[in-house]
Amino acid sequence: MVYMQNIFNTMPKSITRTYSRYSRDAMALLGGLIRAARKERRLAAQEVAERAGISRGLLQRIEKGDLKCEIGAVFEVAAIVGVKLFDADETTLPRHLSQTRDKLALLPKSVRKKSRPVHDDF
Amino acid sequence: MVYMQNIFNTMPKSITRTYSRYSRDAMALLGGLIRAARKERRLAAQEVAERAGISRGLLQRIEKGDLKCEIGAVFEVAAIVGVKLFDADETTLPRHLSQTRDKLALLPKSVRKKSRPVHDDF
DNA sequence: GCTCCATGGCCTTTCCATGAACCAAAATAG
DNA sequence: CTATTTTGGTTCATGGAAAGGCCATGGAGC
Repeated sequence: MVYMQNIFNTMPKSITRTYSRYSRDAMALLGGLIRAARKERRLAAQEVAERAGISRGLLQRIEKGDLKCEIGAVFEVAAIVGVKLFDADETTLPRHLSQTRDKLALLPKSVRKKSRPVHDDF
Repeated sequence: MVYMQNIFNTMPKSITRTYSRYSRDAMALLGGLIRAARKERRLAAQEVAERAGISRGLLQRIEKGDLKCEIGAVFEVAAIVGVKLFDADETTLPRHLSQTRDKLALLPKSVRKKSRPVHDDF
C-alpha cells in the first residue's frame, strides 16, 4: 500500500493558534473575576458547573483563563456568579441591543477598499 | 482500561445545550458591536478574519452572536476592530489583573458548606 | 489533632466547532 | 448600465474541546 501522504505539504498542520496579549489578559481577568465572585458567594465548583450545565473541568479551565473554551459557557458562568459583562446589567442589555441594531442599519451593507492606488510603498 | 460503556443508558446523549437570556443578549450585543465597529472602520470580513487568524465563516458566526464559538477568537476580533471588553483598555487591564490576583489570595482556597443547619429559615 | 470533601490534574471517549471550498445574491465603484 | 468585490448561505472532513471518569492532595471544619 502506497500512502500518498502529503508529498508537497509536509507540515502536520498543527493548528496551534496564537493569541494577542490583550486577549490573554482580558480572559485571565474574566476568569479571575469569576473565581473571586464564586468564592465570595461560597459556591462550590461542582455547584456552579451543574447550574451552568457544564462539567467541573470546564469550569476550571474558564477560571484559569483558557481562551479555547466556548463563549456561551463563560457567559453562563459569569451570569451565575454575578460578574457583569460590558458594565451593563440584565435590564440595560436589551436597550443596548436595539441601539446597536439601529446603528447597524445606518452603516453600509458591505465595505470596499478604494481602488485608488494606496501608495503605501513609500 | 475497559469502561462499562453505557449498556443501560440507551439515550443518544444529544447535548443540545441551552443558554440563558442574559448570555444570548450579551453575545448578541457583543457581536453587533463588533460588526458595527468593523463597518465603521471599513474593514472587509476577509481582512479582519485573516488578521485574527480565523476563517471568514467563524467571523460571520461571531458577528451573528453565536454562543458556541471559542472565546479566544471573539476577544481577538474585538481587539482588532476596537471593541473594549469590561470597559477596560489595554493600559488598565494589567492593573485590574493584579488587583484580582491580590483579592483571590485573600479568599479561601476551597469552599465548604457548614454542616450545622444554617437556620436561614428566618 | 483528625476527618472529609473540594479541588486540581490526568486520561479516554465522544462529537461538534472549525476551516475550506463552493455558489448565489447583493452591493459598491466606475 | 457593467464589472468586481463583499457577503451569506451551503456542504463536508477532521482536529480538538468537552464530558466524565479516577486519584492525590490539602485545606476547611469539627
